Amino acid sequence: MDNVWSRPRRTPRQTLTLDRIVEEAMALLDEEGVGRLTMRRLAERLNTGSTTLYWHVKTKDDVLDLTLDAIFREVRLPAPPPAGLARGEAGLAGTASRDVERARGGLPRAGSGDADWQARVRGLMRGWRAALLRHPWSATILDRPLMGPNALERTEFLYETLTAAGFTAPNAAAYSLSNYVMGSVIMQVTWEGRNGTDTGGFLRDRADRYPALAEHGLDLDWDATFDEGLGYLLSGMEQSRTHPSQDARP
Amino acid sequence: MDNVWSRPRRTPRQTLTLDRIVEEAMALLDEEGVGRLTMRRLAERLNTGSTTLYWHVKTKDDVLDLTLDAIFREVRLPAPPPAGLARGEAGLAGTASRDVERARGGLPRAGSGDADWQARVRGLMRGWRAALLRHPWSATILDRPLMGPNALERTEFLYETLTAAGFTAPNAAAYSLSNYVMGSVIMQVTWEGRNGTDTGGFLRDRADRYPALAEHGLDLDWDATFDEGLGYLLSGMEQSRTHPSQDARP
DNA sequence: CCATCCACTAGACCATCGATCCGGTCACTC
DNA sequence: GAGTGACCGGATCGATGGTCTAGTGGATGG
Repeated sequence: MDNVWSRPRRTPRQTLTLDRIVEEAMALLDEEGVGRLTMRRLAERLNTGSTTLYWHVKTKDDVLDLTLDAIFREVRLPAPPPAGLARGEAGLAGTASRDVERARGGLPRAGSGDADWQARVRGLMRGWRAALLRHPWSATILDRPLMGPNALERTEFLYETLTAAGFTAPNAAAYSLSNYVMGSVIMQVTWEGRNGTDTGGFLRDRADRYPALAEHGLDLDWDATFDEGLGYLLSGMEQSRTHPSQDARP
Repeated sequence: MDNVWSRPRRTPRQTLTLDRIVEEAMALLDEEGVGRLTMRRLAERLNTGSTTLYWHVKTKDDVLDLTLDAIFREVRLPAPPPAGLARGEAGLAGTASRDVERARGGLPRAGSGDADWQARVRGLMRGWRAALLRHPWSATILDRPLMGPNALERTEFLYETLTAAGFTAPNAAAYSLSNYVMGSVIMQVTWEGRNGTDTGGFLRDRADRYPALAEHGLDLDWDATFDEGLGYLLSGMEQSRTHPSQDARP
């Protein structure tokens, strides 16, 4: 009995796209973590076979790279001329989904090394951190080159911002900031440990061995501590910006 | 013909120990990278079966945790009273393999907030970084809690050093420094990319899209840049140490 | 001197994973 | 309406982490 009714309904061409794959991978990662992302499971969620994924993607690492870069897409770039920035959470995901394409090229006047550069950079870094923390699995994946268009665009913007702030060689500044944010996210995700390990209790149990660690390293306010450390970096950078001669390197 | 000569030589009880496993895992990782560490290969190198490893170790992650912590063992702690420190490469692996056990407890006088605290901390952080870079595979693994005895001991020592330097709440300082070092190692290993990807050329090819990045982000001296960024952190910390009221947090 | 016990070892085996082979099927073009 | 290229999936491969079962040797204690 082979007729239209018995035959399985011909599913309309799904037109699976890279975007849909990345979107679903992001959802899967958010819900179940990086350990449970397999090509089969991802394909299943997309109502397709695992083989199909490999037509759009070469390896599983591709999926991870794409999805990691997609996180950075969530980081909204502030308005084109950084001079006209709203203070505070400038870098966080806002409602305006303006075309970011126009952000670059519009370098602010280089002479305007106003003191507000710190607020701008702070906003940027908070945005990076917030986006990554929104997807804690990213911490496990941060060990691969951030060369996706979204990540690069953000990095480029950071360089521009620093250059505009008066850093003639923004290398070390950008490097420090990026490293600090990445490290912070990894550290926090690691120690908050969704994996059930009670790191706090672990340290408390060994308070006799590591007294200083147990006294100060517990119950820390991640957000405040991040901001405080970022403040160290920024004020150190400000010092080198205004007194660029001090190159203490014993 | 079953005699002593034909029978396979009875191998003298290997007495496989955790130390030997970690040692061999470290060698395997150094030679072939984290991707090629499998329990089977590790067992093979130890002239044993993979099952045997599981008697000493519960999971493969245990091996990674142990080996990662073993890296920190390479970081020599400076002499017990930090006051009597040789300047410079204090934290790097030296020849003296003194008993580190005695390092703790001997807190330097808290009033001696001498300016040399920066050199001390700098040496410590350089030591951390150098040890991790000596084993680049660590970058891929740095996303797990550093709760091994060696890592904890170093962290404890960092806390002590900071406390001795006059930081009443060394939280943020230790947090910032650790994150910075971890992030630096990950970033460097990622972009130096043993995996054959020419990140430099990649950026150069896209210089029109990311001009600032291509102009400043290429050919950077990793060591110098690390030191420069570390300098930012330290001078920022110094400022907060001497003027603890400035808590800029918009 | 010998039975016992436990630290320790190995082979076979299992489920699962990333990835590929091969054989299709749809939509569109010429 | 034949052909083409984008797209799809079942079966399968080799490898991996981990377990089950079945031991084996050396030290211990009587």
